[in-house]
Parts: sequence; C-alpha cells; structure tokens
Amino acid sequence: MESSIITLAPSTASQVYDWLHRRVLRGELPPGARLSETEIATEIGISRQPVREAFIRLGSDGLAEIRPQRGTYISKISISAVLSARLIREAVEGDLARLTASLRPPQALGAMQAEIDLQHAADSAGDVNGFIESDDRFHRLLAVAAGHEAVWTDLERLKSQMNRLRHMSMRAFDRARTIAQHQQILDAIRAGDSEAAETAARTHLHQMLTELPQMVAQYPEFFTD
Amino acid sequence: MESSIITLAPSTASQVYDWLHRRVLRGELPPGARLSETEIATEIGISRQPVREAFIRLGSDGLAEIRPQRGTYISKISISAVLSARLIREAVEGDLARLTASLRPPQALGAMQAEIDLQHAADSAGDVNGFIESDDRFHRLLAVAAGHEAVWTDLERLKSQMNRLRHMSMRAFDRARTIAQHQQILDAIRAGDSEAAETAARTHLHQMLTELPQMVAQYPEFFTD
DNA sequence: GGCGCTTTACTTGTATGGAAGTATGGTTTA
DNA sequence: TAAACCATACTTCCATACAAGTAAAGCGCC
Repeated sequence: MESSIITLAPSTASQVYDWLHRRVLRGELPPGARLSETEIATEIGISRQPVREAFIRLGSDGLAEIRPQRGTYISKISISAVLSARLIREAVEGDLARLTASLRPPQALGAMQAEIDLQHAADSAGDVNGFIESDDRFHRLLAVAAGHEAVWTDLERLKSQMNRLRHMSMRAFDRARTIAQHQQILDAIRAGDSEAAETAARTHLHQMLTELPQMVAQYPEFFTD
Repeated sequence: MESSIITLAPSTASQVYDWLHRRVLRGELPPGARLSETEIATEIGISRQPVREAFIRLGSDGLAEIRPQRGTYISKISISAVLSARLIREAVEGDLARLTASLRPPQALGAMQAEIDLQHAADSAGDVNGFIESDDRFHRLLAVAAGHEAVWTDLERLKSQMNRLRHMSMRAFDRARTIAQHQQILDAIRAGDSEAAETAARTHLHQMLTELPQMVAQYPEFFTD
C-alpha cells in the first residue's frame, strides 16, 4: 500500500523460499523428495538458518512436511485435498462467472480474451509453463471482472496443489480442451447469460481432474489418501 | 495417518505459535499490536529462535506482518479479505448444504443438532468463546455431513479473519439470530429441501457481517483497505 | 527557534556451535 | 543362526553472538 516505490533487497530466507516454492510447483522437486538444511545451505553458500526458515514457510503452505529429528520431505499430493480444491473452485468460480455475466465490464473481458489468445500461442509452441501461467491469469481475471480480486488471493493457495498435478498431466489434448472451455465461459459472459456462464465454469473446473485416476495409477508414490 | 498412536512432545516453537495464534483469534492481541522477539523470549524464558519461527508461521497465516529491521505487528483486519472470505463461504457452504440435503446422513445430522443445543446453553451462560467454538464445529459438521470433511481445512484459514471480527462484535442479539439460522439450515436439510438449505446457508453467512460497517466506524484503527 | 547531523538504542537477519532425537549398520552374545 | 546391544552418522531443534538496518532522541550549529 505504501512502500511500492522503494524496493528493498529481499532477505536470504525469502529468496530460498521463492526458489524452492517455484521448483515444487513445477514438479522439479517431486512429492516425497528429501530436503536437507545443511545440504542446501552449503550448496548455495549460506548458513542453515535461512534455509530452515524457508522450510517452515513451505510447511505452512502444505508443500513440505517437517518430521522432527528425522528429515524434511516434499509433501505428497493429497487426493482429498485436490478434490476439496476442486469443489471449492467450482462453487466460487461458478458464482464469479454468474456475477461477471451480469456486470460485463468491457475492459476485463478484453483482457480475458487476450489471455485466451496467448494460450493458443503457448499451446502451438508447446510452452507448458507459459500455458499454465496464462491459465492462472485467466482465472484471476475472472475474479477481477466480478469485482472481487481479493478472492483470488485465497484461491491461489488451493491452486498450488492442483498445479503440481497439472504439470504432470498437461498434454496437448488437455490444452486444446482447456482453451475451448475458457472461450465458452467468456462467450456466455459476453452474452449476459448468467446461467450458462456458471455452468460452463463449473464444467470446466470439474473436468480439470479427469486424468487424476490415471495419474494416481501411473505414479502411486506421488500421492496419498 | 500413521503415527496417531504415539504423541511426541511438541517443539517449543510450536507451543509459542499455538499460544500466539489463539490469542490473536480471540482478540487478546489486537490488530496493530507490536510483537517483539526478545520481549516474548525473555518473558517465557527461552531464546529468540523459537519465537522468531512462530512469528514466521503467523506471517504465513496472514495474522502478523514482519517488517524487516523494523518490527513485527499483528495484522489489521483487511476489509476486502473479510468480504472475500464471506463470498467464498457463501458459495461453498451453499453447495455443501445442498449436497447434505440430498444425502441426509442421520448420524451427522444428529451431531449438528447437538451443537445447536450446546449453542443455546453457551448463549444463556454468556460464554462467548464457547459459543464461537461450537459455531465452528457446526459448520465443520456441515462439511462432514456432505462427505467433504477435507473442505473444512481450507475454509478454516478463511474463518480466522472473520473470527477476529466476531470476537469484537458478538452480542446477545447476534447469538440468538445465529442459533435460529443454524436451526433453519438443519431443518431444511432434514426436510430434504436442497433449494431451501442452500438459501438458508447463504443467508446465514451473508448476514454474519451486517455489523462490519459499525465495527469499522467504532474501531477504525483495527481495519485496513 | 529551527534545521541537520550524530549518537544510541532498538529491531530483525544471519552464522555457528552444541543438544536431543532418530535410524542404520556392525558387533557381541546367547 | 538370530536376536539384542551399541557405536556412529545423520537429522532437526535451540541457544548465543554478531551483523545490518531503522528510528528517534539529543546536540550542535546557523
């Protein structure tokens, strides 16, 4: 709110946290992987304390599990947590789509269309990371368009569990279907059809996890519950 | 999942965190209050390190704000965050009520009625803390009854912002209204009326914040946004 | 009187040493 | 052979010292 002018150098602990957080969400650190304070500390040439504090923050996010005197491990993907995230996002984003269809703010809708165009490009280029990042922005814009940008802050926490999964399962077919569904949502909103917008949003979020059973079967050691 | 048999003594840092967390939610540590690592550490006779780690976890919860080299403060209540929490809970618990009305699991519904009875008792006794705790359990039971207990884990984070507010504003009138609305929700579920159950749940959650403007006017220094 | 520098007393951030607990592999013992 | 014991090498946890930055009070100067 106030100090957006000056940018102070982020602390060592924050940098380590950001680094680990990004690697976990991208699947570079797979579920079950072991982390070591001393190992990471010596690797990047700092003391154990900042690394330890980064672990604590990862633990609060539910992305790491600290077992006292035993070790720290990347959390496995909780199936029930993923399903809960889906249920919550279906309910909330369904409401947001309905709201947006009755408001139809021109600027936000244009930004959403721009993201869909970006998704076409990222899909053709095979840029999975870029695609998922644009996907995130699209859903965030839905909250903005509904006049509840702050809602996205809370949904983002839920997305992290789902994103780990999507980095594993995102294939060409899914990307094409995702883009088509995004367009469906936006078209319904543009038409001012609240009912259709809610249904499209709910359908989209529900089908996002159709591959979950296959992923569990293929990589059982990455999941729990 | 596995080690529920043996209970290991919680670490010093966890105990400090639990203590602070509880005090913040109850309003004993008001928004804007200043925290000091050294002060708390010497007060309870430990070193700064565990206290510091408790601060970090409070920061992840959004309940404290750590300003580097300046100090740590209890977060003010973000109005937009509270409104977001309400929107999310309306959408999600509306769906949960609808689901429960179609399932009608007898055991869970009995437990919900028992909580309502407890709320009557706590109300008569003027036990505000006990009332709010029973209120929490009632809403948690709604998730359990719908077969999605894990959803409550996520909703609990959102509740913390709202609970700080409720500890400030909870008066006799609100408690009576709350109990009546809980009963409405449960009755609609028992009747198997999904539509009425969803409406009752949404109405209840929406009206939970009717006193927000008054609270902001009365204690402006506790709020932000 | 009022502006500006300096000192001083704070704050959190990082490094390091040791304490306590855990797991593993080798050794001893029956 | 097999089971119990023990040494050892880990892990996270806590305490302590110091570093780096902030803020405010005090003092000198104009």
